[in-house]
Amino acid sequence: MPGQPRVRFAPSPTGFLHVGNARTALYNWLFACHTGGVFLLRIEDTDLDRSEVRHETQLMEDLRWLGLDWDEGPGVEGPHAPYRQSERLGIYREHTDRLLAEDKAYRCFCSAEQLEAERREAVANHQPQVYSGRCRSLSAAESARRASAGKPFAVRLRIPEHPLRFHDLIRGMVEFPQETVSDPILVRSSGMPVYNYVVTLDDALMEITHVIRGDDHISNTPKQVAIYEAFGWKPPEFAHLSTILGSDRERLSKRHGATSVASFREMGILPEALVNYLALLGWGAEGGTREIFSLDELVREFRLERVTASPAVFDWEKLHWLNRHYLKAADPDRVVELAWPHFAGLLPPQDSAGPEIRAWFGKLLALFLPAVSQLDELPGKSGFLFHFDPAATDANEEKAAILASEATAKVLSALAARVRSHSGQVTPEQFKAWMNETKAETGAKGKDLFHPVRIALTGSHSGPEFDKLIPIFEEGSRLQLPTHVLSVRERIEGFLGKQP
RNA sequence: GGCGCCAUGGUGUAAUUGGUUAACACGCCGCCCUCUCAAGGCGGAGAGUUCGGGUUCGAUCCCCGAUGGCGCUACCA
Repeated sequence: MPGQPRVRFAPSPTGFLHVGNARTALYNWLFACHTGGVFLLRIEDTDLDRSEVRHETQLMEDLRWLGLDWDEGPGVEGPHAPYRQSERLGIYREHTDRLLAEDKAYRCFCSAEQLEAERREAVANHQPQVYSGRCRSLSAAESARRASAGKPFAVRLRIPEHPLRFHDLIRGMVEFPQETVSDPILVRSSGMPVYNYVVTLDDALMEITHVIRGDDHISNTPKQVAIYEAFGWKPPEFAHLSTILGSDRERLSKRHGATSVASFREMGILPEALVNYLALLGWGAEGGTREIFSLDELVREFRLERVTASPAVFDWEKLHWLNRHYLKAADPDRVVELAWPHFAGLLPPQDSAGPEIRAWFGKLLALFLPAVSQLDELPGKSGFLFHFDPAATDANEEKAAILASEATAKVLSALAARVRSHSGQVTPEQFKAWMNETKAETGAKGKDLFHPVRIALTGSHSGPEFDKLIPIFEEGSRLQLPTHVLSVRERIEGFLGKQP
């Protein structure tokens, strides 16, 4: 199909997939889907020392988790394979030879020390740091002679004698004065081609029509445009995405906490929440009054032209808000599935758990889900079901005060008498009746009635309604769980028993 | 030092692309619900669009400059 847009996401497998890169991948993917184009994944592993296979695997897993599938790339292949730069070295070499033969590039024999000295001088003179061009005019014969004599050389591109400009879909025309960009090195003296060179080659060879990437590449773009020119190729459209910042307005990094997609998943952030959030971070739908978007809706609404040029501060609060939204909207069975691993040691392994346990856990989740922003907060919120130390309540001043009040002793003993005289499971209705009787008998009501009971049962004076809690205590106590859940009776007994 | 990018409430984005009481969401505050927490419902505060010039009858929007933030400035990616 002629004129079909082709975009790529080209990460280096040197670490975990960062949210910034995830957003870049998302925007590429959305653009491709919206325009009916092709989304391609390419692995930039020319840095052999830092690239690791496990990172590559992780990266692809993260992309799939987000729902971003690629049309061409590792595992899919396609007409432009291979999609790993380390497997394309021969291709790069051929192209370098061509450039050298056509005198679009030349050998540079300058030493690192020479270059460094020039750089220092330029800074001292308030001049742009550009290569002096010492080897630029070496004759072909001289160049060949030195090379065959075994002198190490790098290959440099001959930058054209005019300002370099490119079009950016987000920023418009960007132009760099000619004197500020110098002949870039294409191939190191080690023979290894440089990143900026291979990216360009690959983008051109893979017929990428729109390069959508981070704005840290803006300054590299003129050099890349020059490479296109040298080969006589038409440069693609560019779209440079702004940086994601931390709350201190510095580039978002590990310093700001979790930033990798994998860690978000581990914390219990839903992929749809992350995708939605990332989409909103630097893009706004027309009108700007909608916040909730499914992946399909994003595909429909997404326009590169509407992407913001200014950097955006990453906001956990909003991500959490979206996550809570999607957690509530999610299919309960799926939430059970996802939340289960967070209860290791409290629940049996998921695959060996019977339907009663699953059902019970489902009730637990229905109760506690509204109280959390991410799944990994669940065990903390519901911890009192599994571990309850009545003695610890005395340590808290506020709770101790409630417990010390006169009404408390009366309320608790009235309730305990009823609990003790009852056999079998306690229903919420039964419990409610007891509470009413206790109220009538002791005269305590409202907080004076509920707080002591709540503390005796849960260890805290705040928490979910008793109606919902009682069945979880009672049913839980009958299940075979790695950590026993105390029944209402066991709780009351245990609580009263702690006092001598 | 050089070059580039950016600039709307605390945060993310809107504003029929020069004419609005500058909108929406997160967060915050208050009220309702309630034994409490969370959720939910309702309401409120918070920017005159970084600053200074210009163009114009009229600038958030166009131009210039300043300031600030960020990025690049490698034989890193």
